[in-house]
Amino acid sequence: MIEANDTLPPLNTLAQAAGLSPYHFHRVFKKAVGVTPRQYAAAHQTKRVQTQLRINPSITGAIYEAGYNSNSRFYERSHRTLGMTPTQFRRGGTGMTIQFAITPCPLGLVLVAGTPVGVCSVTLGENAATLEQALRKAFPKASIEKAGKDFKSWVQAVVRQISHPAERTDVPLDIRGTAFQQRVWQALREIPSGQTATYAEIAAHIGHPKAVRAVGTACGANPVAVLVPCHRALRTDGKLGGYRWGLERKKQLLEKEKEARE
DNA sequence: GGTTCTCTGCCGC
DNA sequence: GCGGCAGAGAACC
Repeated sequence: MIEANDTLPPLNTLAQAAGLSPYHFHRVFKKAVGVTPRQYAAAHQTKRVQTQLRINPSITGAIYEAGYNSNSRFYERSHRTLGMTPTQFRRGGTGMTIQFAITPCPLGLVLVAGTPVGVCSVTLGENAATLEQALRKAFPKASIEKAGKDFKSWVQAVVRQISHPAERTDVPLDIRGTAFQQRVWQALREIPSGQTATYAEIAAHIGHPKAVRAVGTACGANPVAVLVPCHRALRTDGKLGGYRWGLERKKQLLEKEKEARE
């Protein structure tokens, strides 16, 4: 119903169709889908406006076609939904600006990169040039520049998260992935610091108990190390499993989180 | 800037 | 498993 309608049908209507109270329906929906009905509708509308922008010669037309009832409403939040203006989007992300900074942390060097929307990449390594190169490869169309002063707070938050894993930092994220990946990443973020979950548990939690391997792959595709705590995912036999940034780092992160819990 | 709708913690059946 | 209230917060007009 959400997908078939241009605008989000009221919670009441959806609940009625499902034969549940709005309260309960909302909870069941969130548990099953991973996001609230409103968030789901918003994501769907974003997708629709993206396709429209690709096929519709008129930007205004695309916006209305996608179900926005005023284009000022759309422009108000285009930064948050598209990460750029619609014209930039049409050029295929050219003109998208990514800032980055590289700084030492307890795990070696950390690279933090972000768009105006939020942090889009956190990677770990030993060599600054290698890290920067990998970033450029991951975002080939974006213009990538060294971070200015206003970016500092995000970098500090990431470093802080690494050195004080028990504290929750609230850095905005700008991570793109398939719906499945998003759900896995969301599930990872729900694991509290100091605790772990197995790949099988995560798979069950998101409602795909058989997709254990796919969950592992989605963890490996996590673009923001530490912020999405993919290091808290373990194998069912208790072994560490893999880690894109080296098992040693995974071990260190987990140990530090365990200590911080006491 | 008020009104209406969402969302979630808490509780009861 | 399900419903409901309260109250904060977000979206809407």
